Amino acid sequence: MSAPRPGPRRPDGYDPRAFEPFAVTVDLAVFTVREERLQVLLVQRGQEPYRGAWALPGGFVLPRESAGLAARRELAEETGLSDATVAHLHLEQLRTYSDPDRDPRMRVVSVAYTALVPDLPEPRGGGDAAHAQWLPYGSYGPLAFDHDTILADAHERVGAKLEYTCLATAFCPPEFTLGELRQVYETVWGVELDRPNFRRKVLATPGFVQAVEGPPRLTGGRGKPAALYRAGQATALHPPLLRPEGRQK
Amino acid sequence: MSAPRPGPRRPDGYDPRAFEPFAVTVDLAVFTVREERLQVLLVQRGQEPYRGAWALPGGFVLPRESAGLAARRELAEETGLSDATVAHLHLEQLRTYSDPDRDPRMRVVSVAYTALVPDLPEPRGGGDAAHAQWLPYGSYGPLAFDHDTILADAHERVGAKLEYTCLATAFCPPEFTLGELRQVYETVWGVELDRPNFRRKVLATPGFVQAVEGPPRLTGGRGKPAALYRAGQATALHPPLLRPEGRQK
DNA sequence: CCTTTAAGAGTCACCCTGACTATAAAGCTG
DNA sequence: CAGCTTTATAGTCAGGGTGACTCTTAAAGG
Repeated sequence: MSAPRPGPRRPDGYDPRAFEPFAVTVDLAVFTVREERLQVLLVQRGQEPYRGAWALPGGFVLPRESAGLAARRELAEETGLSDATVAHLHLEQLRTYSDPDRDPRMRVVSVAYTALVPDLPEPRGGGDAAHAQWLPYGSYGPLAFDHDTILADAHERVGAKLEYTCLATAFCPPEFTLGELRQVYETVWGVELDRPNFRRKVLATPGFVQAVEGPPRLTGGRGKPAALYRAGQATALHPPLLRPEGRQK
Repeated sequence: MSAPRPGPRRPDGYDPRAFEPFAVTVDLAVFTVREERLQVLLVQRGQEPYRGAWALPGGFVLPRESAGLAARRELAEETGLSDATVAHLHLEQLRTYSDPDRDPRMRVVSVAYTALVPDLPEPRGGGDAAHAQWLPYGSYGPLAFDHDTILADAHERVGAKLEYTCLATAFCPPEFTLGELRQVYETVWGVELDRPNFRRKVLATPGFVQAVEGPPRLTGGRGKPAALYRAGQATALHPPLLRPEGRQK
């Protein structure tokens, strides 16, 4: 609990001689729902350590950047999407990982971010991370560094936030059906939800979704065509939509 | 969204020449409930910038420390409590603040932590922060740096976590009455709760509190003596104890 | 001794929810 | 084309949790 101190201590805690330089990076846990599965954006490492292993996309925070800006910049680079598109994606700070040994080469403190994106076209790898790609959550070996921990934390956070926020719409395209929205919950939580009850709950929450005018067409698949909705302006979900515990999907 | 890059970019994002050194600190938002008010532990700055202003306690992360360890060490130093006592306090990472201009002297990235402590004896200021003291939340001028933002974020987080976790017991001494526990909710949320309903809810949640054997004595004040309880082993609160919106306290 | 204060027991109605049934409208299959 | 499957949507019903409220008990204070 008491470590050696490199310099004289000042009451305000900012002795310029006391600080040790750290590298600061961002790591991205980018989720989407594709083909009825929760998928994660990963890059394959080209060099040691962890050569060949999958890792979260990320990179250094630049001198005049906040971590949030760095995260959005990296997201644009790794997905190959335009800055304008990326600007509208949901990006949220997860937490910071600072174990002294988390990177064997040097002292790196990493601020992790979680991004939720709709089913986008295949990532293009904008020049720099040509091998970034979607993998189903959990369908890979151990990730590099502490990225398994980060990804598990991110998954838990996303699952929890679905309960008490309207975040699920961030996984959906601009216009979506209630079936697609329900699919998000079922995929992230790994459970099956009762269709009528889910519908009743979502429509009873003011501002969660808003109906789109026009014919209730669409749905490439079979079944009765569903009405289209847009995301509402609400962010919180009162009362929450609690995750059922029992039945696995 | 695209900033100049200091060196050649490598696919794995770890070009050793690319990183810029940052100072990494921790800031502590330490809350307690004293005298029916929510109070925060603050230190008065002794030098520029923000000389004389109140600031959150904190300090540098040392070379072989994680941010969490640094936070707990600083908490022990600022409160003057023993390491053993501090080891049991609730300490939780809030988020990281990394605006390039948040400290006018140098590039400092700060990992903020929230601590919840029971009504402890007056902080002693263990040598180093002799002027750390409790102030009622909001009863001070603008804090130094971005600490107003950090503190507001921390307050919001604590209020939200009371809803769906058993965290309120962290504000209480080892043995407490349901009235004291209710006081925590009322103080943090700034609302008044119905006594019987609160009692029913808490006792109906398995593992939230556990009754202490013995006579139902105690309570220095007037009124019928209350039974004592200890914190249970549960951490989550299902279903949540939702914060009422209407009536102010 | 009466008032005040707070703990604790209990009631009641409403709302949300889970479970379930039924109908409509599409695609698929033979 | 007929029937089956699939999905959307409407509706019912019972149980649990909660808000609002009343009442009793047990202390302290004037």
